[in-house]
Amino acid sequence: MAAGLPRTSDSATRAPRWERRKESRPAELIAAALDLFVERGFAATRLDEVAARAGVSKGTLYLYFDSKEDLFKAVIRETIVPLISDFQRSIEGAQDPAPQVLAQFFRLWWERFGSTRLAGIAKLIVSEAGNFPEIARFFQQEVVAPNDALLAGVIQRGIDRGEFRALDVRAACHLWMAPLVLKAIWSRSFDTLCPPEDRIEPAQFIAAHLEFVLSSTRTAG
Amino acid sequence: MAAGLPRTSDSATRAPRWERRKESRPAELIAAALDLFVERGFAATRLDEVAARAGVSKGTLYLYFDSKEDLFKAVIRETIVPLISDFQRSIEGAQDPAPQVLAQFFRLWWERFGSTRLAGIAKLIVSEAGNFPEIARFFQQEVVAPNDALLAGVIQRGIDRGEFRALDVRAACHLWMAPLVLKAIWSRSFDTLCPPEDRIEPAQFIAAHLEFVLSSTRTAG
Amino acid sequence: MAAGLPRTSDSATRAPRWERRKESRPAELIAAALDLFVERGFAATRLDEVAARAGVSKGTLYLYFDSKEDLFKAVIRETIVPLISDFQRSIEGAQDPAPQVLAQFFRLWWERFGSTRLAGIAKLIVSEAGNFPEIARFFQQEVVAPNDALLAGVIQRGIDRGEFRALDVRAACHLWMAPLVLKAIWSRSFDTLCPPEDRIEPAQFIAAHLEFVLSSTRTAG
Amino acid sequence: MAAGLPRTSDSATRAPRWERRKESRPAELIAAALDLFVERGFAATRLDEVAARAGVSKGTLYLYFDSKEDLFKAVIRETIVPLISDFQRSIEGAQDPAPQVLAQFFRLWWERFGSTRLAGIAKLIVSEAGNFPEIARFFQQEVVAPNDALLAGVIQRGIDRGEFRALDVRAACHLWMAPLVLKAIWSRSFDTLCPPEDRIEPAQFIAAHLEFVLSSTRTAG
DNA sequence: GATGAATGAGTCTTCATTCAT
DNA sequence: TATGAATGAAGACTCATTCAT
Repeated sequence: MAAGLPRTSDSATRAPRWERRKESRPAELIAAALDLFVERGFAATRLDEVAARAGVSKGTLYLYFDSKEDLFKAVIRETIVPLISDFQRSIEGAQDPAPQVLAQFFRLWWERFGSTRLAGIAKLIVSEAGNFPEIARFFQQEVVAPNDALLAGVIQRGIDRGEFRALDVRAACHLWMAPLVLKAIWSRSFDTLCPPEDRIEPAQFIAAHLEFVLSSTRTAG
Repeated sequence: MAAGLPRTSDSATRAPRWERRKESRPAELIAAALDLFVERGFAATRLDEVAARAGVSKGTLYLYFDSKEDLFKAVIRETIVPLISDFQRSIEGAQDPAPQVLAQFFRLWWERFGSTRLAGIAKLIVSEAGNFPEIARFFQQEVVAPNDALLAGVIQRGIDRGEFRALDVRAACHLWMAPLVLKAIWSRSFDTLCPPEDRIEPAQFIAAHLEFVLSSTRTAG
Repeated sequence: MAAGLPRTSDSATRAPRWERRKESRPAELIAAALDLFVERGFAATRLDEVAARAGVSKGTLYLYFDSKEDLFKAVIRETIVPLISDFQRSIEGAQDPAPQVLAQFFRLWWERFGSTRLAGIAKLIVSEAGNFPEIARFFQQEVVAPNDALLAGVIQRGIDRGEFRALDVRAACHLWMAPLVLKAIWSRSFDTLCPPEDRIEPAQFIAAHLEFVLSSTRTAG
Repeated sequence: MAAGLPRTSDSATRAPRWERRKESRPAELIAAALDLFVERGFAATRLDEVAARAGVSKGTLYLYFDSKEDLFKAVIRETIVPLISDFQRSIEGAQDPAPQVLAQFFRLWWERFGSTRLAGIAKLIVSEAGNFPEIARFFQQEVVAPNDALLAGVIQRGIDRGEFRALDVRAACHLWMAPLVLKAIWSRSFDTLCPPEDRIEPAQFIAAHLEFVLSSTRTAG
């Protein structure tokens, strides 16, 4: 029986490094764990609570995950990858003018990532990167790099078509993502604390961001 | 009766088991704690280690701080506040044209904050905001708000003098800080992991940022 | 894969590392704690020892009790209440002449309370009343008051029936209980220390007490 | 200097077992310690507080006492003995009829012992006897036995003079002391908790006690 | 003598992990 | 498989005691 269920441990004998789980019981555990890890961080999350939230007993966790660390890694892998690829599909096809694609990209990014639990995961990874370098590397490779590549593609096309002035694509990727990423992370820490009049609505924030970006990329003349 | 017993001859050479250092202890403890908190996060930092790094015993910590939380708060308070005010003094006076002040601001911000251990604290606060709302509020009020006000002042002067086009000051503050803040936080999590060719040097990054910002603020004509 | 490995041959003879005993554990823990609390007092009792004496690990204690204080309170509650009510049942029904009932009361009191570990608890409560006012109040209400009421009933009946002279019932309760209570408490502190020729056997002591009491209550004529 | 000040440690080399201290600084420490030990018990009393209440620093305690235990023993010895002997002098001389001497004895006992801090010490000793058998033995020899002897003398004289009927002197000692001793101890644990209407004033209590005692000792005819 | 900073062994308590059921 | 009782290592915190000043 157990043979049919791949464990998520990173033992050296297993071939696929990041593997999708087939059964659904683990998925419930992962969903519960995600909520709690995001809310409290790795250390402050108790496995008791994860189990309780998933409606199983504590021991059951260990039928699916070798350790708390293993669960943590599974949470990241299982939740990030499908959402990222879904997100990527939404963007890839577009053939509109680059400014419009960019607008679309920013809006979608926020909708599908920045405003979702995915952003919570991103924050979690940033926080725990020091203690889980493996996870950080995974995130860098599977999420950050593809996302950057996607945006780089859009920008490059804009330049090629003469819709954007010539600019440093790599720098632009970082600079243009930063406001979105930071807002996604930051708002999870501070939104409840800072006075409402200082908060900027995401839609308005994105619009302002787009406007800045576009006004900085206008071709001369 | 001690008089009758010759003292061990190495009385001059043997170091005392410990010294009184009432004045400097707290600072040493805070420095040690800062390192460890930043490196590992709040929960993963053990007080034994803090004490060991500061060269004292565990009990000594409790002469100066009531609890681990108290130490954490002290670390935040003691390290952030003075550097922030120092940073503010460096900026406030400038009467140069806004673009130059902005350049100066970005450079100084990075030098005095983004590239220092202070950025580690910022990351720490973002991570632990959920568990320490009080700390988050303190940071918001004492660091984020003043910093925003400083930048807002610079931008507003630029607009008033016609050096910048009319723009949403509040949005600009967030948008223009984001790349710096995110780089400060992000690089602490990912720099060691990501391939060198993908890394952008801070100086170059800031220059690119400045260039984008300035090209987006040019007054018409 | 376990199937391929022969089990260690002593599987039948080897005792399991531990057993599940959800039902009986609390009682065992309370019994162990009672012994130690009575023997050493609250502060000097270590939870390790309680656990060891109950044959469990330290952590198991916390499955059943929230804290050392909670365990202490449980010990008091669980041991006192049932025995008190047992004791009450033994007395209440008697319809013999008051002097006989009184003799019976004194004898039973000593047998069921004064000579048992319950007396140790009483001593413990007296000792710790300052630190656990809640416990003291509980003891006063659940033990002392009912006991006084019981004795008061006996005395009153004696008076009503003309077997005792008119006397201050409330004072009599305290005065007549005192020798029993004090002997119960005192002997736990001093019996091992004082020279045997100064000790009075409980039976003899109670007899003497009864004789004094009865000779002080004889109706005139 | 130190040579002139006998330490209170029970080292084997010192001749006098219980020795009166001459200087007054220790007396202040002992007074402070007495208050706290009586109020909270041995374990719950912190030397910090003792020192603070005596207006000295914690280290100073160790100039006069070898350890917390040593301080505890000193408190008992130093406070009990003088008060007891003072108390004894008050009683010894009386040549009045035994019933009157008895009344006097009860009254004085309450006034000089039961209602004073001495009773707190007695309660403390009862509580800590298990952990300090040496103290318990001291108390038994220096306080309990002399007190019993005193009372026994009174009773014996009463019998010899025909004022009391023949009775078991040793039993009477215990039985007649018990109400007083128990009230002294008990009221320190429960007085603040029990409803005022259930409390009996000491004077009234002693009067009732005396009345009971005397009515039980009347010679026939 | 006096101080109080520093020590470190000792305890309670937590919680990831194991294992009898 | 699933459970949850039991474990025990780990860590925060206390406080009697020591010792540099």
